[in-house]
Amino acid sequence: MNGMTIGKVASRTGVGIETIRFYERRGLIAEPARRPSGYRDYPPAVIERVRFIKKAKELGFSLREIAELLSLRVDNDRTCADVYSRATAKIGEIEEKMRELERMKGALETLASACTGAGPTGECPFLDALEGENGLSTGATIPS
Amino acid sequence: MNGMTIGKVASRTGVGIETIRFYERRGLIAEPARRPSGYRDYPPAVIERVRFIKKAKELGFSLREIAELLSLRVDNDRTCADVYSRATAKIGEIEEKMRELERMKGALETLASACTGAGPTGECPFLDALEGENGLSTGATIPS
DNA sequence: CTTGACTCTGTAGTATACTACAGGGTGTAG
DNA sequence: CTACACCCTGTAGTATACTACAGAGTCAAG
Repeated sequence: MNGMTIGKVASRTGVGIETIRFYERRGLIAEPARRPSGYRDYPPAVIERVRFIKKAKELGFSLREIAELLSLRVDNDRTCADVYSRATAKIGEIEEKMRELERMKGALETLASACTGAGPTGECPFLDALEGENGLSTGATIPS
Repeated sequence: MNGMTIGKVASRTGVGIETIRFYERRGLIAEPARRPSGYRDYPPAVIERVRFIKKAKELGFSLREIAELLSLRVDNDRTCADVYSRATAKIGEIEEKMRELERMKGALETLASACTGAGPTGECPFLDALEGENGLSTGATIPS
């Protein structure tokens, strides 16, 4: 009849008990029901939520941003247009992250292939490959 | 004849002066030459390096990991096989990040399209879409 | 040759995201 | 009924990555 205790949530998601309570304080997961003892009593859905937080963090999103991502789902009171624009903005951010990762990957592949080919490593164009479209020209017009 | 001062590096990369000195202390950028005054005198290449650090950070790499990425380029003393294996490992990590971002993007797109279609948001499968291949089955065999 | 912008070292403070107690109550197996 | 694993609140400490002084020297313009 009961849901999970916090320890169960922790072991099934691979995050610490203290961390789950911390996420609760930060509003990333809802305050769960309590048993008569005062123990937190979690529904199964909390597992996905915690795993989502964990993954989003690994992708470079801050807890603030993750809260924003999660709020897209929860706030049914918000207008549809608002949710839509927030979602598309986040999609844009994600696409930018992916483009950067693609460049970084390309640079590493160049490095790796240069490395298998010859004996000595030589001069690998590792940093250069990341330099693609930075905007901000080299700054030839700056005075002094 | 001289290179750039730290202030110039800061303004051209968009990171703070103190942050550049911090990166130096952490070994992410080499200790530069000094002018007779004691001022740091940077070669142009430092710009790319700082920009690289900045971007890698946005992609969720820690400074420790970034140092590792950068060391692939620098350590010509290391064996080629070593550099190759480090590079391919990093490529694997990057690919994993990209897969996760892809899933997250898919989930957001589902949300966005559900949102434009009907009036009310309904139940968006936002978290669910991130649940794809988590490994770790639901844990039905756990006792008690 | 002064003034203001810039740089130096060193230390201390901040924000984020945990992580670890202390001191106490809960729950169940033997 | 006791032993031990688990949970509670609250507070304090840690790691990472900056960020902000203090107190002093440097440099270029006027």
